[in-house]
Amino acid sequence: MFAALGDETRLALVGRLASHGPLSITRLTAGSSITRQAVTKHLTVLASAGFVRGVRRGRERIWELEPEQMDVARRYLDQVSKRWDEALSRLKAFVEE
Amino acid sequence: MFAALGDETRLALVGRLASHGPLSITRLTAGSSITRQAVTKHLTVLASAGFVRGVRRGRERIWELEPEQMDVARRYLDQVSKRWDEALSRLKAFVEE
DNA sequence: AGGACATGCAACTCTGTGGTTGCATTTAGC
DNA sequence: GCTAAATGCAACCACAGAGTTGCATGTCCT
Repeated sequence: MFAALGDETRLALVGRLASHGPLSITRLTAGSSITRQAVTKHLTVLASAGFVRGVRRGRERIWELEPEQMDVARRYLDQVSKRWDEALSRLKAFVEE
Repeated sequence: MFAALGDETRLALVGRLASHGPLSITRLTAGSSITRQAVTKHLTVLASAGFVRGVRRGRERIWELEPEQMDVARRYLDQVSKRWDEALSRLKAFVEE
């Protein structure tokens, strides 16, 4: 999950999909400095992580965001900080006794 | 940021720090299958991303989580899904007109 | 049918980085 | 002071993956 978001190019793709809505591969490649093939690879990585979904429409493939998956990432970070708080209070109790 | 969390080993380190509280390098390395040096490298990566902080205490260095940085990550994901919602409503308005 | 557009597939290169090994440095404790 | 524990530093290796190139496939449109 975080590995999928950990690449600058992929993060930029997510950003463009977020602000412009569903786009085809060539539309996503236009303006970018890398090849269409590289964009395709990044999209498959994002798709296998569940962040993005591609639907074939005619001769082009439209890619759109799956915002539920970002909820999963958020929930994970919530869990970590919650466990951290618990660990700190346990530590505090241990030191004070 | 997400690149720092994108490595399995680093994510495991964050998890251990979250559940056990501050730990030294050797404590973090114990039980792991990799070398202390590798753990050190991962910790510096996490530190440069702001997720973790190391304090020298005597002859050992204690590493602890910085939960505020995970708030930053969460806020970023919030921003992305908010922009996605706006993009979708713009798209919907465009299609319906 | 046939050409142009949009994408898919496969092989290849090459840099980044996760991991190791070896040695040096600092500090606790007797 | 001296030894062992805990860490720091630097060089090195190996592989995953980001990116490219070339060609094949599919689809729209006249």
